[in-house]
Amino acid sequence: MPRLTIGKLGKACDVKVDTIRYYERRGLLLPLERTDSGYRIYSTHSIQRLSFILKAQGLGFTLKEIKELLELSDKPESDCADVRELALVKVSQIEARIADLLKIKDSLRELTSFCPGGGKPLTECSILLHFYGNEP
Amino acid sequence: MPRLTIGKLGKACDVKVDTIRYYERRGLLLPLERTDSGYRIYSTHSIQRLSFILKAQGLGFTLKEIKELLELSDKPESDCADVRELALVKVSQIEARIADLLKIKDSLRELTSFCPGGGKPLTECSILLHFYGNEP
DNA sequence: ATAAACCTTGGAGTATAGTCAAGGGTCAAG
DNA sequence: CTTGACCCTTGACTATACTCCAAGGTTTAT
Repeated sequence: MPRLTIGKLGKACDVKVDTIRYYERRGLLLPLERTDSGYRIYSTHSIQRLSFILKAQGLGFTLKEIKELLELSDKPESDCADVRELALVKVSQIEARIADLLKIKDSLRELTSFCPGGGKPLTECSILLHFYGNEP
Repeated sequence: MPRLTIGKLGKACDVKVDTIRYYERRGLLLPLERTDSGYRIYSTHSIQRLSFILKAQGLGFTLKEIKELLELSDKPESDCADVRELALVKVSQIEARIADLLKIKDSLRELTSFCPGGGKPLTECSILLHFYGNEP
């Protein structure tokens, strides 16, 4: 089992060392041990754990949520349903956010479709008129 | 033309006075004038401007972007196309964000669909297995 | 007269996820 | 043995958009 310094771990996962220390402060990724001189030592398991964090982030989980996920996965007695629950909550949060953005986008698009565009003065701009309370 | 104090303006738009002063610091909303005693005085035009800010925020513009929009709308020589341009940029930003979220959502949903759920140990949880690098 | 509303500067706190700098100690190679 | 790369800690700073507070004072309305 290779023993990694923080720099090696960082390179392995393409993450800055500062970020690894930050995850440690947040309680997400602890080193296996410290050398007498205080250097952090990680194992290949740390690479997996860090990859976990990175993947979960890519799926829209916050560090706080990822911490919950990791704590769950660290407890041998926890069960699948708990993890699934967290994932489903996240799915519905994402769905809600998408619905919001779609509404916003449609409003904006409609606004631009009425705007005459090139060369016209602002007094004819339907976007500004909308903002100023005169609906097109 | 009624002359409003900051508190009245705040009530008219349901915004805290601190927020109005904050917008002033950010250069978005200046009072019409000050009384000898230093009170900020606003006009009904300020209500429109503040409503503009609020509406634009609802449409996903940042304060910085709203400032650009306002500066455009303050310049008599600027033209419709500039405003339209900013709105279209925002639309495509929103579209990109939606596309990202959809991808994330689909991945997560797929993950949960493989997860056995209730009562099963974590070793069978497809979500965690995914995070740890063993695709389901 | 008194209370409510206003003024100022400045700072702190909220949340998120880092990033960087200063000033040192440690380690491996040449 | 020295040099450079790497490591340590603490603490401050980035962006975004506020919100709240203090302290001390003025003004306005009833």
